[in-house]
Amino acid sequence: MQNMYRLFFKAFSNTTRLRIVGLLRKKPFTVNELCNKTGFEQSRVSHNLRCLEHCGFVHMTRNGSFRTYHLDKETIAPILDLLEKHMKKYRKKLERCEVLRK
Amino acid sequence: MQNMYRLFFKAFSNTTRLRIVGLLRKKPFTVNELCNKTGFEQSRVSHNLRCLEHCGFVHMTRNGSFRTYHLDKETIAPILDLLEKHMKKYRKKLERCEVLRK
DNA sequence: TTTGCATATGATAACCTTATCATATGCTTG
DNA sequence: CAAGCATATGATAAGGTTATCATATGCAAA
Repeated sequence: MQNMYRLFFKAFSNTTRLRIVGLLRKKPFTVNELCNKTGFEQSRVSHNLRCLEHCGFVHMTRNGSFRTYHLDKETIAPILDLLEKHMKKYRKKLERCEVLRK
Repeated sequence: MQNMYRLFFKAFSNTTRLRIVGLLRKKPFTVNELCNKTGFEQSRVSHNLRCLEHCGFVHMTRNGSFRTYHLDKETIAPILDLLEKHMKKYRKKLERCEVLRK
């Protein structure tokens, strides 16, 4: 159980994945679109999409050689919405923490 | 904003901190008690408590040379409760993800 | 069936995180 | 104030994570 939490948080404690999830909260995108929007390399985006998909946080649909990724809306979206509310309270502290700031 | 999320998740994506938080959800403990319960070294516990305190997730009260740590109940507890509900859905997938499993 | 685009994947070097060790601080009691 | 316990802290080696590079796969159109 403990470990599950850890994996869950780990999935989101990464710049690349958070950025992707952030975009997918608005609407679905193809891999290329995600690359353009983020400025990240294609393989970097693909590798991390793979992780997100494995975890069930995003889903993929094919359209020819294009692959469109979209967020699993019922579950992840509400969690992120909830966190957003709480987040402001911690902002300054989080940013000041020497352990995490690295 | 993105970075704040990252720091938040990062704080919890660590075995030691999760374990401590897990215990503090039940009731407050001193450093020594946390060491005994977890089997972790004292300095390991202290270092991580420091991080949790900086982030505002736990608070500390002194009692002589003892220091009792307790969870910030209004905020972290409800988030963890919410996550617990969603978590079961992801369990198997999370554990299967090659990227996170490492 | 060749070329080109869209995406995936394996290996690994560079980077980041963590636990540990050694030591410091700070009560508290004899 | 000396000794002992409770806890904190700095430095760093060991371990873990990530981005990147090179390359593969797979579709699509000429």
